[in-house]
Amino acid sequence: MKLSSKGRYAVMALADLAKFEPNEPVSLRDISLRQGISLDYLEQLFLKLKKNNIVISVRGKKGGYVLSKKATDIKISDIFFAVQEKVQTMGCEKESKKGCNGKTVKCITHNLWDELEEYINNFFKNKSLEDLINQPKINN
Amino acid sequence: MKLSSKGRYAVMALADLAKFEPNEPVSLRDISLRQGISLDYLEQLFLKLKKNNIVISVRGKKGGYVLSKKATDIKISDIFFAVQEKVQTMGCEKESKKGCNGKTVKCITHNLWDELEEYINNFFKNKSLEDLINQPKINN
DNA sequence: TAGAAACTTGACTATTTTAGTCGGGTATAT
DNA sequence: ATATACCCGACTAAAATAGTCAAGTTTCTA
Repeated sequence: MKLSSKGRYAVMALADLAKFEPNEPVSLRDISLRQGISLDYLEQLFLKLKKNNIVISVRGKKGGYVLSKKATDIKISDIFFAVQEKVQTMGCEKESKKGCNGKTVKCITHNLWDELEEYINNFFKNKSLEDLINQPKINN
Repeated sequence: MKLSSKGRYAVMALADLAKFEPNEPVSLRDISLRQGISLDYLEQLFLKLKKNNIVISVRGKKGGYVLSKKATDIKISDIFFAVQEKVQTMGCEKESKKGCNGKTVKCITHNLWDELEEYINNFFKNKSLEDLINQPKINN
């Protein structure tokens, strides 16, 4: 059970952005340098973040990205959804009538994974970008 | 963020085992058939479960596996540990002095992932096999 | 108005992980 | 004896992931 870089990078990048954003657009180049994330990869991620209305792009020289709303209103779950980092605990279809493993009924552990999924999603829904940047003792 | 089959299968198989075990050893063949998991794959998993003292093997005809302790005393976390399904939220070393991304300090989101990891592990530590098989309305 | 900085977009590829297979064992009940 | 079941290591196919590359367009600034 591993969180992929996609989701991690997206949150890292936005936390960086949130920290520097107040005045003017932040370029991906700067984020890339500060966070050690490949520029090309960041571009992919921000395209998605933009489409999902989490950031707004400013083109041209002096351009970059700006948060589309207050850091308080951006939840980790929103970010994950945007870059398609989904929490997936089951092999079987969640709402399928057919059941798991080709059987006609739910597998023994179906409810467990269901519960886990909701548990984790809850964590993400209850954390905003603001929570990240307002931590005590962050030194990067 | 995906739970791999390894962990899922291990829990499914043990839940199956716990349900049928009381009297005599349960063969992997039976579990394989009932749960729709490849026999060869199950063998790999049970080797690990055995080494981690979660099941006891009985060789020969009429052999199979038996739980090594009460279902109440087997937590999901034990099972995951045994098959090496670990919860990994970070790229960076957890206890490393060097910090993340080759930087000398912790990455912005380090604490978040740390917290998440503990949150998820808590879930697993608080669920036993017994909890699974004693659910209402399990029909497989 | 030229050029540089920065976003836009799609396609491509190497690496890693995962899931599963295969083959040849050994033990034991009947 | 022989069938059933555990034991164990090596191998492989497929999928996912992470990252690269190339060729744009837009806009600021000198």
